[in-house]
Amino acid sequence: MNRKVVGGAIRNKEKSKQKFLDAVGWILKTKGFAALKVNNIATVAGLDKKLIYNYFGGTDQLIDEYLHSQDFWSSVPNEIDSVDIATGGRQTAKALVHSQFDHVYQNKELQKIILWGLLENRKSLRRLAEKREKEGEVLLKNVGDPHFGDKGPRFRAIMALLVSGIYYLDIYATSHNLTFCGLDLRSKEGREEVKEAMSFIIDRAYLDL
Amino acid sequence: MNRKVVGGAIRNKEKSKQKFLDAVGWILKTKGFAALKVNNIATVAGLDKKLIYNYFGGTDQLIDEYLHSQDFWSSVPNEIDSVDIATGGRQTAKALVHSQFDHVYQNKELQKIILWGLLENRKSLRRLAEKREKEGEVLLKNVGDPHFGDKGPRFRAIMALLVSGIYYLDIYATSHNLTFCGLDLRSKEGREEVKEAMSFIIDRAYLDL
DNA sequence: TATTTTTGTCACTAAATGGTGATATATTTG
DNA sequence: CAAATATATCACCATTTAGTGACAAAAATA
Repeated sequence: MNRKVVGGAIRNKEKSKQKFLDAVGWILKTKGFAALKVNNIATVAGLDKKLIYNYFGGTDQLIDEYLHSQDFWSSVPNEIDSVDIATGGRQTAKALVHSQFDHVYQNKELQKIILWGLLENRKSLRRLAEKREKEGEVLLKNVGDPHFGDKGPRFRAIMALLVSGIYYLDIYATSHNLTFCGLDLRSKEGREEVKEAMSFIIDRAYLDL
Repeated sequence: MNRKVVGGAIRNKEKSKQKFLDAVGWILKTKGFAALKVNNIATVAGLDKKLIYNYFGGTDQLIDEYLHSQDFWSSVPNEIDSVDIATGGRQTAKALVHSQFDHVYQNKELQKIILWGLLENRKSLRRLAEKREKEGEVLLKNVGDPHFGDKGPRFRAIMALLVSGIYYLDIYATSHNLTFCGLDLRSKEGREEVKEAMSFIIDRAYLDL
């Protein structure tokens, strides 16, 4: 007969596993992925590194489980105006890029993940990229494609430039205290200017494409 | 009396220094900056690591000297159409982003530098960012500002989105064999679509801003 | 409570890495 | 050619890092 799971106050496997997962998140957010070493993770978790091998198999598997447990791309506004969609989805597209611009700027952990994905060939990171791509596909299919017809790819290219620009600019703003194209991306004015630019581009796409 | 510099075929300080600098560039391009370790650099250079300390003071100074010795942002087209500038610089702006889009895609070393700048707070990397910003400022002042007047900042925000989008998309295309917004950024068609999108955006900026 | 099993710690090995003093060799100079 | 010195190598130490076997302590079970 199988033994009951240990649920003591001092020794508790599930809580310990969670401590390791939390440690990964904390290190990622504060020190970056280069600091994700066994000894480091164990110290932050306040537990012995041996447990990482016992419970996960090693740091790689622990990190994979961490990445799998988070939903990094869930910032998509969930209330979508069906009237707007029916008329092409222009406002939805604008709301989307605006909220992404703010969300990525706030979420330092997401920034690290985005950079990490460009640097390392980890299967779980690739899965994250595929997931983002898949969720984006749903939106593009519903928002852009019906309205743009054969100009669909052109609209996609415009959105690709905006989204990728958002990623880079937000990470740049966080890591450098320096302007980009003369804009202070940490200031209210600078960020507002970028938002207006995104709105302008989307408006023109809907009007002139 | 000062001794003449050693210029032998087998032992030659200047050539050795250059070997170390070349090794840094090669490692950066092929393995990324995480592989820039003393032992590694020395092995690639085919010399003893002690010389790195003797000649540069350490890996950090060697890397700084390497970054200082390169002109990463010199891809700006040097033949500028003065007639176009006089009429606002629309074609110049387009040519600029098009050539940047190709240049960053080809130059893997530059890609690593761009990423590195977002990850590490190294003084010499900051200097590179400042240099890029300064060179960009010259262009924006001559190409955009005279034409856009009080809408100058808006045009700068649009260019910021395009340039940062170029960086991210090119690096993404290099590191992932995966679409972005459904576009294959490694294919001729996908890249052409992005260029057309950039042209469209710049055209609309000049016509409607 | 005594036994068994799970949970956790500790001390250790091995490999990788950064750094340096002693020494050997090539090159220049007299 | 011999002495002097710049150039380069080597052996070595200290630190960091990943990984593991032996053992201790807590919790469940009978």
